[in-house]
Amino acid sequence: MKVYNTLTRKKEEFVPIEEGKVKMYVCGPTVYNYIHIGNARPYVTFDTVRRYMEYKGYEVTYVQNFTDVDDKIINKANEENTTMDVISNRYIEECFKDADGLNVKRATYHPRVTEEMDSIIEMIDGLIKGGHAYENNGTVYFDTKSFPEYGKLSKKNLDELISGASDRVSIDEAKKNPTDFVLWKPFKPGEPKWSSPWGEGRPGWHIECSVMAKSYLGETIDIHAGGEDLVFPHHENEIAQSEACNGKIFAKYWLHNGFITVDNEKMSKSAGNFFTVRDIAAQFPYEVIRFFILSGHYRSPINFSRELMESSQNGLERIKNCKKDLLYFIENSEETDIKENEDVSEIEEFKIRFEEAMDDDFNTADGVSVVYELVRFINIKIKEGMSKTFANKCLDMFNTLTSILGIAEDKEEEVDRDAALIEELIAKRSEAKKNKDFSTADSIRSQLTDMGITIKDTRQGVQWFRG
RNA sequence: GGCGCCAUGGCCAAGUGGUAAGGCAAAGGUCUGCAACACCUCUAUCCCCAGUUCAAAUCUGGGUGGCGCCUCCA
Repeated sequence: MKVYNTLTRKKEEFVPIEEGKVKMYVCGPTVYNYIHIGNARPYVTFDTVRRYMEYKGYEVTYVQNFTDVDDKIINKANEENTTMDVISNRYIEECFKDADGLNVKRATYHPRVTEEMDSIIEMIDGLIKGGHAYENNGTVYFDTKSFPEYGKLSKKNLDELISGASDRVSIDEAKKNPTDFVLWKPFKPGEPKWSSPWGEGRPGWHIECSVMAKSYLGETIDIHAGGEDLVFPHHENEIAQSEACNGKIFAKYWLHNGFITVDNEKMSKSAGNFFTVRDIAAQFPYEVIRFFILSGHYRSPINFSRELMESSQNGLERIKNCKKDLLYFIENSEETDIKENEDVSEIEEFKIRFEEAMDDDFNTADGVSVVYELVRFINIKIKEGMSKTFANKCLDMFNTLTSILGIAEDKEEEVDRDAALIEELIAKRSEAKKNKDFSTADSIRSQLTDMGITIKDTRQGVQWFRG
């Protein structure tokens, strides 16, 4: 399995630190609003990475934090005249709803910054003692000059950064270098605060991820992932903090997803072109959003538009129809052995090609096209007729591939409360058809349509479903 | 200014040295009483120029166009 490592800018063979195990950390959202479609991309992307790793037999420990201390949360709390806790708890809950809708599995751990204060303070203290951080008037800064490798992830030169920064950022006299960043800052009146050796305050943004990765996964982890805009400064700073503190490589592989754009421009709040997952889910099923995200390579930008969502919806419909038809075929066919002309290796071929795609830096676009080819294969076999045994093998393969992608999965379906009535109407319609009484047949069908039921005449019988 | 990415048919998107996967859309057809589903057929020489090579979308150089990071951001 090859993965593209931002640190080396190359695809590398994936070799876990500990055989059979993968420790991965994915930066999570700041919870001050519903997550937007841009947040959804790393959610879906790295959930799929995780699923594939698990499929390959790895035991994956997956950590994704919630940033629940931040100016934006505080502002929102002030606006609503409530507390930060109320805001963050609300949006964490809403975030889980969206994640569930997107069929994103829960992480092994979902740590929150507010629950990690002791560890955060401990790490900052360690950095100061190690000569990598300094305190000035209640603010603690990381000394970027103390970490010679600073810039290795984003390929930036520290001296150039320092001279460049003087042009655009007002020089903060309290810092030794313009590139130094905050580890701890003193509270302002009305803000939440925690006590520390440097006075009451709260942590800077970057330290939290270093701390949580260490607490839940250890000093060196296999994979650290997030959106590409986090490369600098956030991930660069994490490396500096963790490696300066622990004296060990922080993460072996750095994976970064590309952006979702709107009108080919980066989605951003200031540009007013952003959509929440919730907004889109009101118009398209959640699983279409997931499928849309998987339709391109995770490192490439993808452009969000209604047209593309519709295209994804239609494509996904085809995949789901195949499954419905196959299940119906299996239900309504006699138990039979494999026929002579049925070659199981033809089915296995799809798995081989799917794995080739996914082994190449998680090429889900190719993976999806393998699924489409499997769909056509199955549709043809249904039409030609196949043994139940062979059909079941097709279904197994279909389920194997789609469950890695997290699409077209079974949901707990309740028995339709109108099932008896529907079956009865369908029987009447079939009777009418047999008698060539098509006007009665059609009126029954339109009656069913009005009930929200779609029917399909197949060789095995009449299929029906809601929607 | 520094660093980096991208340019493939109407749209989306794989392919990164040997004569262009897949999907959506459109069109025609088969199946069906009709419909839906499905199946079949059909559309490209890969931004431009030069070079390397027996051979390039795929490598090199130049150009044009688009985008991102360098400031909170997935």
